[in-house]
Amino acid sequence: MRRPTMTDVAREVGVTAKTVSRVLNDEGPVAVETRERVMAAVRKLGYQPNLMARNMRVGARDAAIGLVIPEMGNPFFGTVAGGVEGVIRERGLTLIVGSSSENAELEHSLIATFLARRVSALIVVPSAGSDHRRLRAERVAGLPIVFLDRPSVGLTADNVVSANRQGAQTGVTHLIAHGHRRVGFVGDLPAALYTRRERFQGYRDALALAGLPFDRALVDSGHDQDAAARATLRLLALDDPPTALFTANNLASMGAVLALSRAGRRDVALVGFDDLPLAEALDPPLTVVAQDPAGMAAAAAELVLSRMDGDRSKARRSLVPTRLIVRGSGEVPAPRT
Amino acid sequence: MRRPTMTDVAREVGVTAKTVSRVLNDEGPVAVETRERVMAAVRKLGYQPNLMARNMRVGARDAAIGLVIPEMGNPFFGTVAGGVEGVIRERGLTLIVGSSSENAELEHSLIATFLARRVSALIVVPSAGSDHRRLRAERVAGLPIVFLDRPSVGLTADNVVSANRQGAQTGVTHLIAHGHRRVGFVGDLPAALYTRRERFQGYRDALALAGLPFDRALVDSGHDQDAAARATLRLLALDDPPTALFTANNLASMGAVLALSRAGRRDVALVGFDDLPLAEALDPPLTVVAQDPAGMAAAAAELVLSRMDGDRSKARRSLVPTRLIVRGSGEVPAPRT
DNA sequence: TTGTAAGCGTTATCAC
DNA sequence: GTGATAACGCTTACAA
Repeated sequence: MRRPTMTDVAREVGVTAKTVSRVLNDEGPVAVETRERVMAAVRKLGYQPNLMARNMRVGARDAAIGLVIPEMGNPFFGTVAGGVEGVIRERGLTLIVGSSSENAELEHSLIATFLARRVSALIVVPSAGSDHRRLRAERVAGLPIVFLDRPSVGLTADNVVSANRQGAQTGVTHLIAHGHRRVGFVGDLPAALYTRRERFQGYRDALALAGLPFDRALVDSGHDQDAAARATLRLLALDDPPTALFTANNLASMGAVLALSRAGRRDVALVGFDDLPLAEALDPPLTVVAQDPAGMAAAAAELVLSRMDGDRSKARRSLVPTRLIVRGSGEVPAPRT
Repeated sequence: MRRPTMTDVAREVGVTAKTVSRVLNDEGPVAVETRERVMAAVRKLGYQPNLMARNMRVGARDAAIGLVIPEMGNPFFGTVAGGVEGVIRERGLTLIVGSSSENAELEHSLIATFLARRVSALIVVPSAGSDHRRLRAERVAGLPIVFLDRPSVGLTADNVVSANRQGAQTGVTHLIAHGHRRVGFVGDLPAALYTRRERFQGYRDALALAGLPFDRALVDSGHDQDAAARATLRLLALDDPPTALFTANNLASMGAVLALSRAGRRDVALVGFDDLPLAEALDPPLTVVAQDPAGMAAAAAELVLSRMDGDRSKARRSLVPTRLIVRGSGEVPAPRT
């Protein structure tokens, strides 16, 4: 029992496939009566158009957008994926996703698969160490490519990133404003990661702006929650420990929160980059520099759509603002000396 | 500048397209020398096979799996998506996702789009109120369809769900074991949702097993975090309030944690269904009945693959076990009377 | 208002 | 070992 095709519908009605096509696509003139008979046959046969065939017309592209993110379980990237899908669906586009696990090779192979499918556009969150030189030909050929959260490497293309440096500066300045003169930095790894570097710069900017010295001993890192917790403990165990901490991403924040909570240290101020679901319920509630994943996704998707609509202007970098959310942990005052 | 096709490669080498196809698919006999010349031409022209065309052969299906989840930003479903992708990628399948926002109509339209693309299989987390009768024909035609987290409605098909009832019973029994005789239930909405109903049954099972009376006044609900927080406060404001709470999903847990933390109520025991990222860092750390989203995703994906491999046995229901994680909030003892 | 012919890029079938 | 031809289901261009 073959699935009915357009030709089957046409035969049923006694017209030709093209007429059925016209009815289904609301295109060109079709007699009212013909239209009705076609629709009836469509229902009777349970006909469903085959998108694969439709997408395969002369040089046409698949009505889908390929999205590569590091990890789907991470709410930040999950929200990004949802945001992209919400925007493109209005245009009848479908979302194809793959997760790279922060692995440049996997990222590359996902991109290759998406290109082989002839997706209409590509949105990529680059992994550390990936290189996008190979995408040059695609870009030249007019394929819209937008890099999200982290900029492209070796390729001039559209980028949508958070205002990492400014946001981090705001967060650290907030701590300094509460009297802290020794502010620790807990970052993620690898330290070469774009977001990590930018936020670290913001941290240094804030110190410089306040006339505070930079002390390399106050900088530590961990590549996951537990490692960040250990980094936090190392900082607190210094001879001249920090009285406040700035955590440069959500895993670092979670690690620091955990470490402080276990150690019963409520005297250490903490501002985290990127918001957490339960931030408000922590004790003290966590002050954060919140990113806007949905906003970033929307910006990237809109950019992609405008490129698909023929916008050939030169590559843009869109900086999505962050927002300081004051909740308590960042307002713990510095101890008197 | 057209993108090179198989025919272009063939012309370059002086063979026919079929030979190129044979080389690329390691199929049939090809002379070593021919193979090498083909590969050289592929590299020279930068040829990339067109998956759209490949997938469109006689009655063939798209090498992709359609996944419908309620919301991508929710780590539970994000993890599910990641888990599915990880398993199917090994088989060269691609993931196509859509989020239904718990809306039956949107769910239906996503499914229709996926069917139109002729996906190789469908994995669906049903929304409340959706009906899957229309998928009967697809199932009969042999399309693998697996329902995840919540069972199908109006259609006998494969299901993968958490051991909701047993898990909830375990959680509530745990509270009772710590001396609580009035245990409140904070659920999500709508109350007709499968998971909510099952967990509620588990709650009642635990009460019955312990010989405790069921008190409808101890049951409240909210459809999001804030509503759950308000529900929590309503329960605590009762004349004869609960001394322990069981929250039936992660939003309810977050709401309850928030409400208790704001009210400074550390004397109320709490066990939540579904784990939270920061559960350990809460004060007290949150005891939960953890689900296994990655395990569920893997089970669903494996089931789909086995169906694709021709397994025609009758529809299965797979119950994925939950796990009680003791952290502190569930062990707050009941006050003496 | 409708039909005809051709083609998208690949693979199946069968012949050489 | 390799080629010729047809086919997948649809749309475009042109003709009637």
